[in-house]
Amino acid sequence: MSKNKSISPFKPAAHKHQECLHSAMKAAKKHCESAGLRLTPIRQRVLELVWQSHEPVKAYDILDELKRSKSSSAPPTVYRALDFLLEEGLVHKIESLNAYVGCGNPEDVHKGQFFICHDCGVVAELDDDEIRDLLQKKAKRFGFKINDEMVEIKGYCQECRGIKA
Amino acid sequence: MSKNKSISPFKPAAHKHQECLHSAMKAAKKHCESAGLRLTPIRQRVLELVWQSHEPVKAYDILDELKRSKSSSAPPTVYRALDFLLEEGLVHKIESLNAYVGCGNPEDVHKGQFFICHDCGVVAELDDDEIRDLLQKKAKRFGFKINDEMVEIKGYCQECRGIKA
DNA sequence: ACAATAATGTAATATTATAACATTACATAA
DNA sequence: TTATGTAATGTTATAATATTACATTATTGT
Repeated sequence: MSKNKSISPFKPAAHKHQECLHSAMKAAKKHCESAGLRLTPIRQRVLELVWQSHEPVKAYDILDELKRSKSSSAPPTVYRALDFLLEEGLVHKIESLNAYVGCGNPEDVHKGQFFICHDCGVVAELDDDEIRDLLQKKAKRFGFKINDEMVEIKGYCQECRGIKA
Repeated sequence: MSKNKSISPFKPAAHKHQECLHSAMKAAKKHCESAGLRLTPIRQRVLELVWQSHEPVKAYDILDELKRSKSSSAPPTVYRALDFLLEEGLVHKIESLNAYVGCGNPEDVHKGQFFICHDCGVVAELDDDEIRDLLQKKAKRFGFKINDEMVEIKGYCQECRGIKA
């Protein structure tokens, strides 16, 4: 089945972010439970912090937050939690920003394609097989076997451009 | 005119790398000359170092080299030169590796698509409008105006997979 | 020769990430 | 139910990447 999902697209004013957060946490719990993995308090908290918005969050910003309730927190605290969440496909890393976003589609582990607004910082994630297939096709021409992909597109979202349609 | 260039693809044993280096330096000189820009000794040296291979080179490795002949070299020495070279499209940054590769097609400034071998580290650069157009098409659907793109694909090259055809 | 601008020197520091080893919590099998 | 192994966390230190700020020098155009 070919995928063409638009995950966490730009949804401004309108959207009640609490719902995103809530459903993300729920999905994460479900995922970990069925995979026999432990969504420990630290991991859960980090995931919540990543989900505070649709903007990529920096590791040390997460750390600062963690420290507020637990002063023993240190870089490894955050990076370990992020590693776990990345591994399980619950968050993605935006390489070009050294920052992390929640994954809106943690059902199947994948690498999405990201569209990031320069102005508001919001990230839209696609999970699009047409893009993947094209990259596959290109790679195949010179015998390259794809294993991991990073597609990060920067620009300006509809809202920030002030365009209606 | 639509572009579909395969730049610095995987060319192992066979290829005489001195030619890549030489032609890259020549192209760079030409570019700077016709643009009225100064390819200073530092910039030239950094570009040479980036072009030592087809693998991405790290800023601090460049710095170590620079220091061998000029102990006054410091991080800004390297980053300034890299900024200049990036700006002029003479090198690209591989964001997911924090490393830099020479651009094989500095005639027109562009952002390529990179295929990076996990084993040998070699990078192949494409400059492919079909990929760009598809990303444009996807972006357009939600009113996103693309300004900058990063496509970095990791995997295994033909040579490293030991496949003939 | 002069001023304006570009490039480089220099020191300090910010940001991002990992290494290494100790300790604690959890699961489970004897 | 305690022994034991594994997973998770604590803790300290440091590595790796990148930028700021300001001083100095080189180059260009007048």
